[in-house]
Amino acid sequence: MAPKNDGSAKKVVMNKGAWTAEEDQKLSQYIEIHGAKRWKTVAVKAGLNRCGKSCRLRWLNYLRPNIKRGNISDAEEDLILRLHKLLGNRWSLIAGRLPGRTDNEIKNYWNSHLCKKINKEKPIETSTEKEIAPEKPSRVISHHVDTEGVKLGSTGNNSEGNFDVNEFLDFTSTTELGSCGLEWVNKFLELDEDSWLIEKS
DNA sequence: AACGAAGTCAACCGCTAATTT
DNA sequence: GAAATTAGCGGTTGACTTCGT
Repeated sequence: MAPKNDGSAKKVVMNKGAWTAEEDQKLSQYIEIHGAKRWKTVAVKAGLNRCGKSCRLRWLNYLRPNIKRGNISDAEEDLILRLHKLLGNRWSLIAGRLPGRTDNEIKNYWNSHLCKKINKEKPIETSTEKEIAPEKPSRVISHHVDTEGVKLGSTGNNSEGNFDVNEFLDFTSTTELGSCGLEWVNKFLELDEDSWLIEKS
């Protein structure tokens, strides 16, 4: 697959490109025993000539248990659309609301399916969307949010009564895609979304 | 059947945030 | 508190597949 170290070079050349079944197996086995942390160590100890980042990505997107692949249902699609409207290109947050789905998959799905779909349905409204989700929304928004007491990816506190995305989106006890949890999205969309967004900026 | 265009998606890259030393 | 290391994110790329001519 990827170029291997021929032994003559001192510098270790990492494998790149598609993962082989053997690599997958090594990674899965290692994580099963030792857990998924310290990816650099995982890569070395699992005997993978890969960087930690690559291992992490592979695990999260493919090897992790309970991963759903393909066949995104109408309900899921609807949820993605709604969440994207709310959150912009914050794929990991969106993915967090879709059990078994990964940010990468949702991002790809968005770029290849939904983006066009939306442009077809309402080509003019793209400007509105841009206002909500500007070109570099993820970092910008997360900075705003972070500084206001919302820690993304960790336990945020909501001491000032500010809106806490994580808390709000924490439906671990209620969100099963069976019901798809669309009610909460609907509820939220009923709120004065614009005023909330303006307040945040 | 052959070929190019368009679509899809796995993986990489660069960056920031969070954590550890 | 500073520096180094690790984790995580979103954007982008490129290989592969499918579709249309």
